[in-house]
Amino acid sequence: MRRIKDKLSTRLMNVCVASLCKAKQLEKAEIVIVDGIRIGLQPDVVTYNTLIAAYCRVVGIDAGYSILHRMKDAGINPDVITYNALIAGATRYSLLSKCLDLFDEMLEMRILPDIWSYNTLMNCFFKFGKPDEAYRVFQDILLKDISVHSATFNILINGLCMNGYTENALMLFRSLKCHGFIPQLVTYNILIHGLCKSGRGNVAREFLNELVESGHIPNAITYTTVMKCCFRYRQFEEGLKIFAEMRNKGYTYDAFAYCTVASMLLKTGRITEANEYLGYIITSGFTLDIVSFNTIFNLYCKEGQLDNAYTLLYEAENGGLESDKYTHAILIDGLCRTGNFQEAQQQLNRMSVTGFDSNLVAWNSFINGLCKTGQLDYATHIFESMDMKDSVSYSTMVRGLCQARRFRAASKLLLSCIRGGMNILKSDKRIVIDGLRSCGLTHEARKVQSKIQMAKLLHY
DNA sequence: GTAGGGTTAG
Repeated sequence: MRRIKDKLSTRLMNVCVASLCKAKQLEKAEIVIVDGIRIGLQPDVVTYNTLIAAYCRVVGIDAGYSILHRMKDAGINPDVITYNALIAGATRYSLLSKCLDLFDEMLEMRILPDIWSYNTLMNCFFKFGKPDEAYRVFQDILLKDISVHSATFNILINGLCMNGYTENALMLFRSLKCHGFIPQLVTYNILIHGLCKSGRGNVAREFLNELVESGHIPNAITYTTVMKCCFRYRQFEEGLKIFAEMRNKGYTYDAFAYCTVASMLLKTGRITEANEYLGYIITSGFTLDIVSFNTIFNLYCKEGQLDNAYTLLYEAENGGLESDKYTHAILIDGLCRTGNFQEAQQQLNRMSVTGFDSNLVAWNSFINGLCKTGQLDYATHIFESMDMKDSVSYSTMVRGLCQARRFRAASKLLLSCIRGGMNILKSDKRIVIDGLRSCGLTHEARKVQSKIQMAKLLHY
């Protein structure tokens, strides 16, 4: 009687742990377990498996491993579900060799892999751009006569699409359907995404119709996939229409889709509309995370409303939100746009001190601001002192020098850039050559042109 | 446990 009661209570504890883990509240889940142990309950294999999956998902594979050790210390043997969770965790963190090691370890421990072990392994190979190995796993499944799961086919179709074999994915889909496979909503979403990604928006649209005709109801994933596809191919109005439909149907329950739309509007200069959507994010009660914050912050900075931007930043930081490298880059760009170069420089220096190492974007923004306002010497000085430069840095300087009609300096920089194997925009190379010609420096222009040709031959 | 999605510079 007592044992049945304990079992029931352990199950109850596991339900609690699972729901907390789902909400990523791992500390609370641990507290539940500690309390359980205090009243005499023993965590079982299900408790540990739940924890391992959650730690792998939220923290990382090492955290998952440490739970495995805790589990073993407690005298509980891992099972196939334990290993599946670890393999899935390794896949998520892009650790192919770890996946393979875990699979071997599982076999050594005489734990029989199930269809999900194979599914995960197959997915792992696809993720690493190894479709042949993935397909071999699929053949292994068939050979061992393990009964497949519909997810097996979904993973196959997805993997083929992600590895550039959209046509094969389509063929597989059709032939599976002929053999009685009933596509799920996720199957359609996978195909639609693959088709959009490979530039076949029209076919994607056909599948969207087929999805509805076969009785499925598109979900938030379907909508965002199609919307992004429209924006990518510059069908802005079409994309906005999809967003409106998404909103009407109640699929905009977080700030994600709003941020996509607002950024697109901002990039295409539709600031009033961007303002409307972002205003909605602010008043909607969505929790502002750093990305949605940055989106709004960017709008204020682009509009030159630095006071509003600073107020927002101040409030956010007081509320415990930590700014990131994007926030800093956006602020520096905003300062440059409003002519506050001194403050921008101070901010940049502060960033170096506080250890934001990937601030290249911010430095590029700064030299761009200087070039645009004709402060070429200052820009050159900064450019030369930068310990990291990319093609954007070079492009910006080359463009700036040309604008100041310093074509000789521009061509010198362009050549050093080419020598370094860095490729800048074709249009920027053109500006240099045309500029040299317009000053009568035809010989120099020809030299630059031939060097560009030479570099092309060498690099491709 | 397989699908989507947001932020910065030329």
